[in-house]
Amino acid sequence: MAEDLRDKLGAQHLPLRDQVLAALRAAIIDGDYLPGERLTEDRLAEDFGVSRNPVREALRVAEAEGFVVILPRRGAVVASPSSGTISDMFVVRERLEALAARLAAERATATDVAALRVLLEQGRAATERQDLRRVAELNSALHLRILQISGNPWLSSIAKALYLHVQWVFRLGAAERAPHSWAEHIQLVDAIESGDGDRAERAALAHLDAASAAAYENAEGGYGAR
Amino acid sequence: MAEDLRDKLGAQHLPLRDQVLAALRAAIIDGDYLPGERLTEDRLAEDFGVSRNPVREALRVAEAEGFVVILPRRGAVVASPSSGTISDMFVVRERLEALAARLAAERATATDVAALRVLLEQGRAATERQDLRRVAELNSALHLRILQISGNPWLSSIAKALYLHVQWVFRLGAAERAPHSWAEHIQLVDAIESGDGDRAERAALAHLDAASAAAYENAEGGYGAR
DNA sequence: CCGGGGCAAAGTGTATACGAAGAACAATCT
DNA sequence: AGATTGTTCTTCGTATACACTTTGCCCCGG
Repeated sequence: MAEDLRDKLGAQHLPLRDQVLAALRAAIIDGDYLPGERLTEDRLAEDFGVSRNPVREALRVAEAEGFVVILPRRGAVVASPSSGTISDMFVVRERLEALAARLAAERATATDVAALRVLLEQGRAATERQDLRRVAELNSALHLRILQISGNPWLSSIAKALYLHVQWVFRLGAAERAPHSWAEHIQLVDAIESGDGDRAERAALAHLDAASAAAYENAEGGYGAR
Repeated sequence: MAEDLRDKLGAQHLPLRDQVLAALRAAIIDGDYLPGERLTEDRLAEDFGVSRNPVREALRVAEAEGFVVILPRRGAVVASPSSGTISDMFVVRERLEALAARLAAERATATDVAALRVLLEQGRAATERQDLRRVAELNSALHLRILQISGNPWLSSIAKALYLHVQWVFRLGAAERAPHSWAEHIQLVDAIESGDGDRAERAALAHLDAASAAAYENAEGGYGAR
């Protein structure tokens, strides 16, 4: 892609608003800011050591991404991941990831597969070590990688956004079904390597079904909408 | 949902940033601002008669939605809908709309179906009158309605965003395949009414395939990535 | 004790101004 | 011509001001 060049030339500045957005997302996903918690601009500005303007811009985007809800003249509160139920989320993600798996299977090169296998191996090791944080990271990395291999930017960006929410739900529920999950991942990568789109899609669906069941269980009686 | 109440009580203020965002989106979709065109904050502020602050916030969201590209320290330009190819977009939309159709079929009440039929009738009339603008509106309305009936907020908001881009591509290409499209719509609503999820899904896919083919044709040799 | 009424505080929404830094472009010099 | 230097345009972030809402609180009267 020609855009890579431009990106390099143009910008390594990383505006404050983006840093704030990243930090805000991270804080919400990690549960530092809990669902329902009020986020005043002044407070965030102070927390991140910036003025109100970058905070406001970050908040608007966070709203668009569904991490916060903004009520006019009343300010922002951390969204409740249950509004827009978890199962609703998984139904969509299922379709999207299945599509990604299919496309990845159809387009993956040998190097792509090799990269996936590396992640798989690291994941296995981390699972053995009980390093759950690292496992979660690798989990993300794997899924993101597959999205990238799919070569569909729309799919990629949408699924990525959804994926962040999944992480959010998972962390809040502290759900860790790591070992099981990795076995499924291996199936998925095998399918992608085979180049068989149907098989890859089925593997993705199976994985998501299991993940969804686990998340749902963990979230039982979860977060009241307030 | 309980949120409806809150929304009513809380806010009919409609902040400037939202108006600006809506206007900006509309201007881009309608082709008033063309792909690649530079959007300086001052200019937008003047165009919309507001200060730069609301403009900046609107721009950030527009970027998140994919309507503009912001290059740090260089400002915003209208995105080129071809970056992130049209076919990529349709592949995703296909899956999403198919899911929506299935869910809608499974959940639609008699009143839901009646509402769809009203839109269908209005669409037929508008098509007869050659009122293309109205046809496009009703087209949107129908699809949005189906999304709403699906009852899945995630699906709804994602597909909605995608749909705006579809409109954009269509308008830029001035593609109007209205009559054909409405025949397919009737099939779709029939399927939803039947409550048969599979059938609804198939109808949605058929519709999208046709639409995609048309859009692709119209966009041939379209918008250089600049 | 309880239900307002009214008042003050908090916080958002918007405008404006200003300085710093970057990018683009033109002019200048070698 | 090619490189260098300025100049200008613009974004990015800060700060400030102020209107207007919402909210919470206190007090008062029933």
